[in-house]
Amino acid sequence: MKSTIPDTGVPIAPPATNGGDRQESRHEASLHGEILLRLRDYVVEGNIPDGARVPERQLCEMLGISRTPLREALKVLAAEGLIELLPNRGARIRQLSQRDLEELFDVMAGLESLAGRLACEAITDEEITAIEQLHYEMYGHYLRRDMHGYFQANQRIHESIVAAARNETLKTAYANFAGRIRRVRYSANFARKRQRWAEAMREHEAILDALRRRAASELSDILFQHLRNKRMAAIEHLAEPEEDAPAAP
Amino acid sequence: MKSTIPDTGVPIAPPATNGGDRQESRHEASLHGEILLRLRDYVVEGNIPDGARVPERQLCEMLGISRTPLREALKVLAAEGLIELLPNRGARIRQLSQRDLEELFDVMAGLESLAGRLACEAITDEEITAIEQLHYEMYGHYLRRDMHGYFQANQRIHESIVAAARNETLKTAYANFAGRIRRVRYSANFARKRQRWAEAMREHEAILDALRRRAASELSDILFQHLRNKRMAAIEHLAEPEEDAPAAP
DNA sequence: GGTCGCTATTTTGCATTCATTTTTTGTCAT
DNA sequence: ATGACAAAAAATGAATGCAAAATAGCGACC
Repeated sequence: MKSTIPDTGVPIAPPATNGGDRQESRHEASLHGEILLRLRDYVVEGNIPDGARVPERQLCEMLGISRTPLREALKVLAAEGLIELLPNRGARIRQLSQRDLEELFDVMAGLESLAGRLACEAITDEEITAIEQLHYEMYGHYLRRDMHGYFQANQRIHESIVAAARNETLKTAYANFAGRIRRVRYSANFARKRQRWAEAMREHEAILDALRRRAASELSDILFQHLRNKRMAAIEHLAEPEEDAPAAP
Repeated sequence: MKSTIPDTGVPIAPPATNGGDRQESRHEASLHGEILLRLRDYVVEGNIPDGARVPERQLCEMLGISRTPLREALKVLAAEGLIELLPNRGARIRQLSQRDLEELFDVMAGLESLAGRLACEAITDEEITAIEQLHYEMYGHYLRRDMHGYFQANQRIHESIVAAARNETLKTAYANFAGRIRRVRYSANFARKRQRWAEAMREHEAILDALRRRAASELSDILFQHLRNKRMAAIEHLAEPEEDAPAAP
């Protein structure tokens, strides 16, 4: 059998800890719903190489189900932009061009920019304090050159801002686009330039400052620029090799 | 038979003039793809009442197909947020609460705000001229109190801005959210207050001005506020009865 | 040796069928 | 008449079957 899916031993994680509840009317109960969640995570985590064909038959065996619910899940994933369906030729992992990535980053930037704007209207002092906490934590990782920890704290900050926007629709859309990018991030192992790291820290401080003052328009601008800069770093990186862990300031 | 779908005589338009090509890997070819397009339009145009059940059987008869491709299309529509699927209870037209609408409007505002920002980077003088043209056209409708023409011109202006952003991902997302709102617009017959109309015209002039100067941040702000005001008018309107066609200035 | 053309196998798309759940209906007792 | 319970009917969720398309395999020919 000439499989295009690498056998990782773990045949698509079963329960998935209800990680990404995307509102989507309680799919979890039905079989196709669970398949959807599992397949989505599986694809997002980059377990299937870019552009690879995904034979239905094989997935059915791996998942232990028939083709009907699987095909339903595939249609949804295609609508989400994670895979693409070629007529009579089955599903392929959607290969994102550099242009696609640029577009995705810009949309993410727009959504975060919006989140910041809305957050200014609704965020509580406690939430700001929590974000400040995360910021200091992130700063610690920065000093210790702990890239992984830094990324995690960074991501939680951005998620906190989105959460503070009090808009489930926005949150869902954000999660959707984030998933598409994450797929690439996993496989490409995004790294940030040394210099960019310090810059990002400064930008984060400006974000916090604007957030404290509830300066909606300003925060919106700063967030957009911040994400735009991220985009630059990420896209550039696709061409060049990785760099070492950045030095402390 | 206690059908929840009103028999309009026209049983779900067949070809649909390829109106909304949502990138989504050429679905049109396959049967489920065409069903998807037809059903989406059918739902968006408000042919099925809010919250109504959508019996698979009946739709199959109307469309002359078996349940398999129909169910695939339903899953996608559910992922798009147009309908919701209750486990073992079939599909319902998703009923949007007032809160849902507010959220949707805000996301639309964010996307248009982003579109304006991006448009400033890429828009050509010719495109601006075209938008100015639409603006004057809209102004004509305004003077003639032609609400329908006004709305159409208005919509085309906003679509032009989105197009000028040169971002297909954004365009697709925008079309998706617009569809969800359009459903409501059709059934609720949104109307704008007299006073709001004049205001909107002024805002549109400010939009054009910022666009000409390629003032990205400023345009972003104006567009967001413009859509926010629209939201206010629309949401309010849900509670109150319609008003007559507004008077000329 | 490489390419074209034909056949066999695999794979996809959709219809059909089966099992389970829900909803309706019908009956009976209060 | 009304409510509760039970059985029938219908609808949904998933599996299987079948025709059409695509891919792979193979040999002939240039």
